[in-house]
Amino acid sequence: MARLPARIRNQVLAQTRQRLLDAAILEFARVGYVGASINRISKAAGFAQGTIYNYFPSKCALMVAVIDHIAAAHTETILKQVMAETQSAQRLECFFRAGFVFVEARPAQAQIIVNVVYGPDIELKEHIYLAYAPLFRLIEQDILKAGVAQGEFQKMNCDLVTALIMAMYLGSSSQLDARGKIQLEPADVTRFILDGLRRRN
Amino acid sequence: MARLPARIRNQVLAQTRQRLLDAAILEFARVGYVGASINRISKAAGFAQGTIYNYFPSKCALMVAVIDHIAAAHTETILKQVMAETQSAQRLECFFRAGFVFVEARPAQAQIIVNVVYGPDIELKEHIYLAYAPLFRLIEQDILKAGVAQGEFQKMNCDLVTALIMAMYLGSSSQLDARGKIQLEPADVTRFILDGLRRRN
Amino acid sequence: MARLPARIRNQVLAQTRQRLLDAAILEFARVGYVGASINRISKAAGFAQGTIYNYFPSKCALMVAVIDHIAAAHTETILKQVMAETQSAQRLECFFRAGFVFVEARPAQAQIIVNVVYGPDIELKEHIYLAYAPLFRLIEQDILKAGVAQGEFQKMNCDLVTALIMAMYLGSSSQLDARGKIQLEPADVTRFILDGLRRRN
Amino acid sequence: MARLPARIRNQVLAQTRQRLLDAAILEFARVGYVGASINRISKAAGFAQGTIYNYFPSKCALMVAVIDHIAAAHTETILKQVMAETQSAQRLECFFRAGFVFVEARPAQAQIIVNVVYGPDIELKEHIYLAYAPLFRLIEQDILKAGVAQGEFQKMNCDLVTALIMAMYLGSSSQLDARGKIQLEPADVTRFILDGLRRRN
DNA sequence: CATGAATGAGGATTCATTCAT
DNA sequence: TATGAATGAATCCTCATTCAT
Repeated sequence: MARLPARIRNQVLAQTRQRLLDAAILEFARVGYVGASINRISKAAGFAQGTIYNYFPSKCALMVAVIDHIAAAHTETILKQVMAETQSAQRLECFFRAGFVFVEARPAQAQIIVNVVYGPDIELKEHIYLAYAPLFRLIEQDILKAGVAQGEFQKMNCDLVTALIMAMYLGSSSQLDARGKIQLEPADVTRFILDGLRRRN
Repeated sequence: MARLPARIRNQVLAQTRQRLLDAAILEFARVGYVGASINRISKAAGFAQGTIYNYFPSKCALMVAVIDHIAAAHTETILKQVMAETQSAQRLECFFRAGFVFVEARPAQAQIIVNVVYGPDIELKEHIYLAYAPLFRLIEQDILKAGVAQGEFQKMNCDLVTALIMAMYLGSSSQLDARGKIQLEPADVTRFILDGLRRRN
Repeated sequence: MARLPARIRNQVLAQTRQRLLDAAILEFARVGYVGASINRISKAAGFAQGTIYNYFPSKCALMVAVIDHIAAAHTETILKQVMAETQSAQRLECFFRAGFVFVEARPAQAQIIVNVVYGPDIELKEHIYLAYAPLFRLIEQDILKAGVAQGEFQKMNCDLVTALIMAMYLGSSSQLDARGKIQLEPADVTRFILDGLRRRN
Repeated sequence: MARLPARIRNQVLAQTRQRLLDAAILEFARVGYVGASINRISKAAGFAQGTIYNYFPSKCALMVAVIDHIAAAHTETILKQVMAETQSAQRLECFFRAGFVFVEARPAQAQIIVNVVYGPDIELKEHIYLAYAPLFRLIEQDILKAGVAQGEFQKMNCDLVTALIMAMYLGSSSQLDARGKIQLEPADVTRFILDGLRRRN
């Protein structure tokens, strides 16, 4: 590989890295961070066990890279779609719609995020909050606060409601049925959040 | 110990078992199921490493016992308090109040439950759903369906709303601040669930 | 038990010892000396795990007692029957007949003897040779040498032939068919030993 | 080592495997299968404890490899020498001669075979019968049945006589004197088998 | 004498990581 | 850069043995 032109060489490297990441995602999703085996990942990606250490200096670094990889795609796709809407209620529904699509398309990635967010490893958890900060900001600023400002929503404690909405999103995401589908409709969740349960005369 | 009167003997045994369970709870909460070390637990409880196997036949059995232990106290305290209320809205608030008190008083136990519910181990997850079935039934039947029946709540898809409420409860429970307090007020959460975000004229 | 009359007390003790020996025989036969579990034996005998140490000071001592117990019955029954015959050829056949009956009636005991004789533990092996010395003497003196003296047998190196005969006995004993029967007839073995394979004019 | 030419690499691997097998043979012979320690074997071979798992996936697989290794050399050397003879009586003596040479040259290997054949582990025993099938066939077909066909031997129940001959071989093999020599001469054993004990006029 | 809880050494096995090639 | 053999710490679990009652 030493003699390849730099462009091609970089492509190959990126490809290898990506194959390792993909294998890591499956392994982490299947057995969790502690239960995952670095060697198994490297072999599942089609490489020898040592190879992975040419790309990630440690198991922890690999996990961080996996999280960043997932978070980048996850936040980007949701952000882009949500911001295409103008009304807050529609943004909220769009958030769930785009989010559920992501989860159903990439269940292993969603599983990893949920595992870490609700798992025991504090450092990973903190890292995930950093990586997902744009998503939290999206909900808090661009949906909730914007909604309040425009008079669509009541006043509220926005960061706490953000936490509740994320909890509902992650909770729904960890409940796939046999076909791998989330058992809630974005519209239902949205209506629940907007209108609540109380009966009005 | 063999010849102690049965009552005293049973007390000692129960005490030892409890010490082991307590140590196990701390360990599982700290590093998760896979990361936990049986020997560390036994030693933390003040015993030799082998002792724990006199009480639990395997790591998995210990975890199941821990879950059952937590679930029993958890469901019982919530059920008792919630059922003391008569109106559904008050039951709902009571659910969060009692639940948050439990979590703040026993953060390690809550951590374990959240870890398992959102973790990768399917068998443990299924076990936890069994152990917590009374709590799910409480929400679905005694709060939501009762509220619909009495005209307090709108019609809804009760089991999905149950899932959302549990997600909010578990999500809030995994977010303790520096003092170990949950960052949401039961009343706020309840109002959010009852009234939703939408502004009304 | 302290207040029982000495005779009855001794009976109870002997009975307990015997139950422990019986359970030990099954366990040793099933999984060998190293694989056997003292606690399992004690429990299988219907006692608590510590009890066995009131009768045998160690696992090794228990094994030695088991060997002695087997050897005593084994040698005695064979000796008595063989010495009832007068001719050497008949004594030889009687040896195999009585021996096979013993093996088929007590397969676990035979299994243990064979395991030890052909096993890796030298001290146990030496002990078994001591315990079985009467049987070796029976073959060498009362069958082979007696046969030579009476002109029934040719001259031979008696202790080596003894070893071959014991090898055939133990080999046959370790080959039980599905019904627990030895697959050779004493008469066949005896004829083989007496006449050999060579065809005569 | 990864980039060594394949031939050299394979040599090194085979050498390491062989060192591990050799150490395993000594350990299994010394303390038996159950008593053997995988870590001790790996260290005795000059490696760290984990290394052996790069070559054998489990203790049982190691034992099977040891058995196969021994059986291959054992059967091959005996077969080759025995089949060089044409008369059955000479083949029989050759069987014992070659067999005893093998045993005296490789006492640990012989010890293992004898241990397993007469030991409590049924699965290993069955495996050994498979691995030694050629030797059984040699005795039954190429020595006994051939001898009957050529008129050298009387008619007989060949598979039972095979069992007796193997019993004598294994029995003799487990009786080494202080110098590591078998205490029987092949010629003596052969004469015993051919002519029997009975005195002829 | 019987009990059975406690002990802690030891065993099979896994795995993150290193490094020579 | 890729390889994969080697490492050795760590894990779950078993078990002979002790001893207070």
